[in-house]
Amino acid sequence: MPELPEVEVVRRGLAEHVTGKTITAVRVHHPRAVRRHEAGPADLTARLLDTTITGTGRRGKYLWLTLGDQSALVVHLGMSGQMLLGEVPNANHLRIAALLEDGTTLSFVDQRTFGGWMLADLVTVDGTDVPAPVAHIARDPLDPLFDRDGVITVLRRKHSEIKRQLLDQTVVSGIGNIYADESLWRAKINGARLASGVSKAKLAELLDAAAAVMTDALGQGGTSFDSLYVNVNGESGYFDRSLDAYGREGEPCRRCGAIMRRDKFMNRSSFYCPRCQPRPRV
DNA sequence: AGTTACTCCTGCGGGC
DNA sequence: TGCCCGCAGGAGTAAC
Repeated sequence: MPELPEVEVVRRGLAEHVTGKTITAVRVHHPRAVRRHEAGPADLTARLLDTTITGTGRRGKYLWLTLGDQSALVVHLGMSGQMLLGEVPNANHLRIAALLEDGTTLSFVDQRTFGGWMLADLVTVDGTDVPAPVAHIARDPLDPLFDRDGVITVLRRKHSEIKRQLLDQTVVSGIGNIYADESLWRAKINGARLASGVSKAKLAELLDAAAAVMTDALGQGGTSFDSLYVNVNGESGYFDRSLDAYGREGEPCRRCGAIMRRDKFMNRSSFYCPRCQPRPRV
């Protein structure tokens, strides 16, 4: 599941390999992959043709290629999206292919089709240029301009569970289910607690933990990475071994030894230590 | 207005 | 063996 570290790994790969190159052909193999491009597949391919990629950007889990005319190709990997250069190992999940001037192919592969491409204009939000569809997304914890105290103020007003807020990309971006559980474990907070009931100091700890765990994951290349190949479904992801909470149901807590538990929450799994992260009284 | 539930999608694994 | 169900989950949208 690509969250901030995995998306950043992809962005860096793209920055290195496609910046400065011109797109010479585009083919949309599956219309769903461009469903968020309002003007449709034909418009997207026509507008990408003969444009030059001038740079890359990312906020949270959104990434984009700037095209030099105040527009950008916005990419969201969704659950299983991959941006691949060169050979595509599983062509039946190929959704979009773009040919670059040097003969290489940039492919968007996406098994579950939650991700996609769209073209959008850049807009200035809070002093930073982002594509219009990303304007509502909050800064992520690795953004140099991330306002931790500002987020804490927002969280203190939320009458909603803290994990739900961690996953709300308009509050703080880049965090998905895995890194939410990891952050909560590091800060010793149960995700079912009300955000408004968590002290400012604890919220600061939590946001610092989120930044730290995602930095750690990024240092290990995300979950699994080889050049531009990101294996989103890979079992043996590099960072998997470093996970302290996610997927560890029934195993001993690495901090106190208590048996880790799993609860259903927001229709997804939450892994936590019942001793370090006691559930709130109902 | 703030918060929550629903929906999209595919492949895999468990149970019968 | 084969079928069905549940699960994985990011994020927009509908509904409370």
